[in-house]
Amino acid sequence: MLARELDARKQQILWAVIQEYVARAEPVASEALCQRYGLGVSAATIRNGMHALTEMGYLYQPHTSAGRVPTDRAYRLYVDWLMAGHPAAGVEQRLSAAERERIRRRMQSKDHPEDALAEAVQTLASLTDYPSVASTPDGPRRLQRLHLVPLSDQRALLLVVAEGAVEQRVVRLQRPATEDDLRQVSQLLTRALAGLSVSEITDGVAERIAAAVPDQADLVKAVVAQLRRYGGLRTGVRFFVEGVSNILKQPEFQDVRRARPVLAALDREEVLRDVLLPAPTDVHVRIGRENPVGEMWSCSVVAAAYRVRGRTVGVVGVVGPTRMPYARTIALVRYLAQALSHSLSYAV
Amino acid sequence: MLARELDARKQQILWAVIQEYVARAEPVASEALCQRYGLGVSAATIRNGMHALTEMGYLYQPHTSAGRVPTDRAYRLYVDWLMAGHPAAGVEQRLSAAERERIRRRMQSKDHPEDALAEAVQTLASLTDYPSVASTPDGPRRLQRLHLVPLSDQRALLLVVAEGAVEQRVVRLQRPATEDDLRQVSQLLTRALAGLSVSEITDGVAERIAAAVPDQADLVKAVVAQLRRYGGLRTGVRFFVEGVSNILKQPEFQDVRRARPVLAALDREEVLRDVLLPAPTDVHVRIGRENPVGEMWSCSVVAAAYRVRGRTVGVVGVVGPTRMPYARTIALVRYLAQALSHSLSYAV
DNA sequence: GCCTAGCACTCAGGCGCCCAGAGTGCTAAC
DNA sequence: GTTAGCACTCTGGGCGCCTGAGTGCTAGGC
Repeated sequence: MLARELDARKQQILWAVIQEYVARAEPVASEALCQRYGLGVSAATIRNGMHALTEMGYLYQPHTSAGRVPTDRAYRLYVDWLMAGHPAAGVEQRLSAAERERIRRRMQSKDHPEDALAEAVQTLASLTDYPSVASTPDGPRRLQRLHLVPLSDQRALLLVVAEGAVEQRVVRLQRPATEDDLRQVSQLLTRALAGLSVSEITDGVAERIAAAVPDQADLVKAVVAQLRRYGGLRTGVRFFVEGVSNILKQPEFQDVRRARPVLAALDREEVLRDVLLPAPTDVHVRIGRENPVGEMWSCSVVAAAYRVRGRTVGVVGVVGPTRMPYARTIALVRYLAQALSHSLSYAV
Repeated sequence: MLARELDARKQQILWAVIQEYVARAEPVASEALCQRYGLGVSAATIRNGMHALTEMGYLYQPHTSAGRVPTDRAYRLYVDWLMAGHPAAGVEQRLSAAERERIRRRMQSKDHPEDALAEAVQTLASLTDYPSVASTPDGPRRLQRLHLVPLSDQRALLLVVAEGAVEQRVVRLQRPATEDDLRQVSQLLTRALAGLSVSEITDGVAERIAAAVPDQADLVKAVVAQLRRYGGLRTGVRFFVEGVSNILKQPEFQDVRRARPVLAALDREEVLRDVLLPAPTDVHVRIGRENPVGEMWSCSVVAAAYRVRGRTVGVVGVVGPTRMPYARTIALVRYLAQALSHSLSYAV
């Protein structure tokens, strides 16, 4: 099965150039392909093919007497071909049983979602040697439980238990409340709000609940106000990032002027949001200029959705140079997202 | 008042070299000092002084026909002199009222300690343009309250309220427990453990509590086990880091081989631990080789303790090149630690 | 006795030059 | 359609030169 547009030979050559360039990070010469890949033809023939591929926009020649470098377009073709289920040419797409086992072991028995996410990005960063990112679980979560815990005379802690996540907020008390007061309000709120998602909590709902306990109306309103902030952007999705310095290991980022924009982008939540979200259905690969953020045009992003009890709630992935062993990276990210899904479904 | 060893002229020259080098990041020539600083003597005389300072180890000459660069030792002398209460030569050590106001405003009304820390490192990174780090509150915290909240049949959430911090842990239930069971155990544990620090919880204590409620002994033990892990290293101090890519703005880190070790170090918690902790009493400055970690020998760390209700619990600071406007940086870090202390004491 | 003007000396870094080596495109033969 | 051969192009490294910056030293001045 061939990629559209390319005959068998051209595809063979293109895949070989990609593989060679990924491995060596230097323009690939016809001679090198001839020696290292059993293409069964001479360097001159390969040159013809490379010439054609260059005219078609799949290869690029830094200067006249240099070899060829794959373009974003070539990587895209290659990745589409991989994603259509083809075995990667010469590269093992599947992870070995031992690797799977190692990943599974690292990801299991994380009690807390944050621990699981931290472990996920650490694992991914160490396995790929690329900066790794994960978003915290998000989505139209339904509230399960609200608990108020006294902290002091002026403050109580609001514990929000929702599907797949627990958050704490501090609520200020207008006047001291006893532990029983807090428990009563907690139960009332839980009964009234369980099953709703944060966005469904309107002022009307707040009023209705407050009416039921006139002497704790202030407290109820304060809690509802906090809940609505909790649904807001500021406290919503956050990101775990690990191994940003890995990008500096890559030859294409030896120049600080190239590397800095990328590192700066990885520091900024809005950028991560744009680059990673919305969550893909399976694995998503964005190559170079396909990225929505200019700072990332020299990078590829491989990301996969993770799920909690079947529902997609977040994304985990890596950021690397466009010159990337896609088959392996995709397999790793995909498997890690599965392991994370499993760990989270189990945890909360 | 003079620094030991140096006469008035030498000190004047040294401070001027430092100031000039901090501003321009290039070896400082005698002529330049003569023109830009009113030292009242000719370039030749300044040269004599610079020569002496070089022999004394305060200045360094990259090559014969270059100007002078301050050594770590020079910065140390300068910082000691600053910390002894001297006004910075030519640099305003104090922050302007407007700056203080801006910092205060950014730091106020953060309900949650994590928000306050995140805001602190963001503020510091944007004001200094250096990577900024803060440790989460730590110390021999006394427990105040324990709460168990049902999550499902198999799991409960353990909420640990201690001085200046709240943490969540998941506890696995051997067998289903009712909400009342959990409340009862929560109250029992709170009564037994409030006022103790985590390290004081021994097996004996656990046994004693468990004996009081034989039918919930498993649960009690599970909670105590979690508490002791909570005191352990893994879940103890964490770090907030912001603006790591700022280091690449500095001329001394234009070479990736210089920059990468520093960035990699900032990625690693153990390193941050060694570099930032233990918490200093006031502001602590570590210059170049004074740092306990080799990767940081080309950097200076300016860190200050922050307090919750008077007790030092954490550290906030910046990592920059040794060529740093110490007076300003120290003032910023000190003030930010104060603002953070205030914000945290208020928050939890 | 300290300061300064003048001067010789040193050295890094930029520029131009050359050359080797790598890799191509083309052409002619198979 | 493929291949061998060859001329051509271009980069990058090495080399030498030269300029400019900055010093250290010395001799003279207040």
